[in-house]
Amino acid sequence: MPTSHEIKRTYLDFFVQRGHTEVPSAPLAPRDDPSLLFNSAGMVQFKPYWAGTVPVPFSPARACSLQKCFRMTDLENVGRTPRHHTFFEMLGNFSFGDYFKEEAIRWAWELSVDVYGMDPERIHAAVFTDDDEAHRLWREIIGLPAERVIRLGAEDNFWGPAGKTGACGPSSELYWDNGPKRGCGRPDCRPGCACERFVEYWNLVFPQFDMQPDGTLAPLKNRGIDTGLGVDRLTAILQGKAGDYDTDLFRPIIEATAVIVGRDPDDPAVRPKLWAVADHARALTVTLAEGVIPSNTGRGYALRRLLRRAGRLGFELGVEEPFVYRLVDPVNDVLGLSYPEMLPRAERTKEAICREEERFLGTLAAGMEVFSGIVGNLSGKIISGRDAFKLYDTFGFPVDLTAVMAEERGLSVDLDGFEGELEAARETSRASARFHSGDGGPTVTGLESIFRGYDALELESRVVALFDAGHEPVDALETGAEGTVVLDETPFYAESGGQVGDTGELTTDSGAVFKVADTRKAGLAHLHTGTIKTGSLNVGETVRAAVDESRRRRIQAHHTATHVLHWALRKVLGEHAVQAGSWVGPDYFRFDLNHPRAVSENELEEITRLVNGKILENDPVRWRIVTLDEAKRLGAMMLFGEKYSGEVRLVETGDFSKELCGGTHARATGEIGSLYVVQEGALAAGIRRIEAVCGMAAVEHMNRREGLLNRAASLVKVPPAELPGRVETLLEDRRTAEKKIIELEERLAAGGSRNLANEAEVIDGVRLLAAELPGVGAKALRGTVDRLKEELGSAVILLATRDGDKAVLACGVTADLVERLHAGKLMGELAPLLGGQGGGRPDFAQGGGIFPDKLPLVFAKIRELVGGGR
RNA sequence: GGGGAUGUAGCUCAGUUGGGAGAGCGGCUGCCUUGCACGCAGCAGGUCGGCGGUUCGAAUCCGCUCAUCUCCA
Repeated sequence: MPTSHEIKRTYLDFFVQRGHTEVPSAPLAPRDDPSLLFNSAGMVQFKPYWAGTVPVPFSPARACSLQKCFRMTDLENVGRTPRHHTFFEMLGNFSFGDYFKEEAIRWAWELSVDVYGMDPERIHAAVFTDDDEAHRLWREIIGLPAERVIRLGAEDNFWGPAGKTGACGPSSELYWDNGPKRGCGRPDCRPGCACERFVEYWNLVFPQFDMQPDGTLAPLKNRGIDTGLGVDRLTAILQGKAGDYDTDLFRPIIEATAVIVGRDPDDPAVRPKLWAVADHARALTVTLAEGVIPSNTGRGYALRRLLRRAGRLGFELGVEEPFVYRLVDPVNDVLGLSYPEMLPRAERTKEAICREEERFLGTLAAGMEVFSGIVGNLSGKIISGRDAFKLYDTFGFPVDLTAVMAEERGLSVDLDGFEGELEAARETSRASARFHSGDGGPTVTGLESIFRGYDALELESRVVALFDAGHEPVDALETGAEGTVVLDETPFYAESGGQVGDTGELTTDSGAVFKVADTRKAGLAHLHTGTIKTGSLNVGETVRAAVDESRRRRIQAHHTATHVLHWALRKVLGEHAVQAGSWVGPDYFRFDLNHPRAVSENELEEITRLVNGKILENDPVRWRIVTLDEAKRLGAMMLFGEKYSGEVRLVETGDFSKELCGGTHARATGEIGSLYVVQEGALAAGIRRIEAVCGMAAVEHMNRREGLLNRAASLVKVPPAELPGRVETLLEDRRTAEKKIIELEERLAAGGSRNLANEAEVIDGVRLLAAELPGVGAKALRGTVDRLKEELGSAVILLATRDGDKAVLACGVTADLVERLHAGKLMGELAPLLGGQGGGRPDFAQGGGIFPDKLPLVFAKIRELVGGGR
């Protein structure tokens, strides 16, 4: 019985022997394509070769690959069926304007029957309804009987473009017949039926059309072949297993999980959960090895959901501690042979998973308390969809768990209501996303600009295309118009790899001036967007293209600084502190890095010292084009998520930094001038963001800082060096002074020359003390009321004071009188006389107003109220 | 990018149309003397995340902002 690894190898070797270049798997999380969350199909990395926007680097123009794939769309079904996965592998062979249907079909058959030894009687083929050519090939060249070549509609056998536009075409699928026993038994059961009998294992797509924005089909520049063979399914077939989870791709992971949770791996009651956990463990191990970290947005969020699902399943199986991280080793045992780059990351992956699991257990614990609160307030037997959603949305508590826990208490959950709430939330989220999505710029096909900006900042070039403000192609742009210019050669750097696009000017001999506000890339073309200031610009015209040089130099200095900073970060914080993204502009740059905690002040100082040391050394910055293998050999910084093959640009800074980078750089580190870190903070769990300034921007920044420091120091009359100590003592002084003031006020309030207790009068048997205490603060007033209550034993006390042009009242009633006289209610009558409001508790209240001169009225009123209070 | 939650003493948290900043644990001092968290009395410790607004008065209401958690895109 062949192992899954042998099956993969056999496939690749078969096509390499037939002239294909074996291309390594593209990363699951493409670094330079944030629009694509994860690589979800085998052909993604080859897309540009069919469209012809990029020259095909293979000769002959064919390739084969084993591709890591990941998608969340089937998440709900994972574990419930024998063949749904989030992470899976696709084998594929591809042709770009080279061979076409006949070879693809012949080789697919040959590999299946002659090499893998599959029973030819059990293989069926499906073709697109209108694809007579493919039908004929199966019948005549392969010799399949008519009943085993069926025609299916566009839904099954026409592959649309990946987005709205691009390569598409009919396909032909190979099905394996598991035999009638596994089928639905219906007489019309055949390939394409939803039952288990016929399994589609290989899809041969024939891209031959190029879908236009208006929906019409144009001929594709490089029509060709794009096949995808599901490794998991094929392995199940060749190993004679009922489903993917019984193969050697999953079995060891499932068994390891079963041991951890102490269950029988084949118990039908727990099997779906074990399957799902195994699937999630695979996906997590692979994506984390690429450097993706669970977080609350984007890709990281997908991982978090996956991990929480796995954690929840484990919880339901009785494991109340982190366990998923213990599956990393079994996963690596299975997949490490195919993706050896994962192995050195194993320990880090385990740590990250474990941390995230602990975090999740924390939210589970918090969620359970909220759950108890909800159950406690429940009047009926049903937990509302609203409550369940709140638990989920706000506290991250999985609905499934809510349902399980509700059931244990004889309750149920309104799941339809929950779905409704969720859908409503989705809709508002989507609506705001639509509102904010920027325009993508004009669609450009077949245009290419040669970038000369590594060496030149100014050159003569030709206008090859123009677009107006609405992104429609035009022949000319007139004065005042906004638009986009494409040149055949350009010194303008287009935004990429975090470095912002260049600005500058395009001028013609006829006197036209086009101000370039930004430069972006579309395929291989550089798009210069901006405005015509004077004159007009025509397609075909020669222009002088000049980049804003000083701005570009500032950008370059900042970009080189990111490389030096990267080196210093790893030196001070450790090897794990690798780049997780960056933004480089003329005035500052941002650098995101993987690091589990805040970078301390001492570490930052050390890092800054190292970077500035390298700047002083004025090390040269060199770059050259090398093959990826050579870059590896030279020990270049390989960031996961970068492409794994072909030619790359290697930027060397001094003898300490080697990075793959397409950006522009200073000629030597001295041009950075100096570097200061402006800010350090958290971006997501495990990711920190550093903002720093260089060169003149750094000088300006330091000048501003220096100015602030000097001003602050001169205000408190000490040299800047003594400022912190001075501020500390000032704060301390202020605190003691405040305390002293209150103390003094209370002493003042207590009487000074007056004996307040003696001023009490008796009205209708109630002792009343009503007095104004000039110069006493509101706080001291309260304390005095309290002391007088003790002193007088039984009394109503009303004290007043003036605070600027406002009056403050405090009223206390001793406990024995609160039944008759409510302090809060008294205050409610008194304060309005001062043009204010007041209130409080029965035994104490305060209030105030803006007419202090009316205080006599208040004192009159209190006497009246106390008198009438019986 | 949008929504929700949380932020109060060293720690865990309470604080009910806006009206005196609290508890438990921990710390310090004194007493008691020690059976598994010894007991008792007392004390210190707070810009109630930050800024602004409303109000006679804001931990509390409103706006903005920061940090953490969480859901969605």
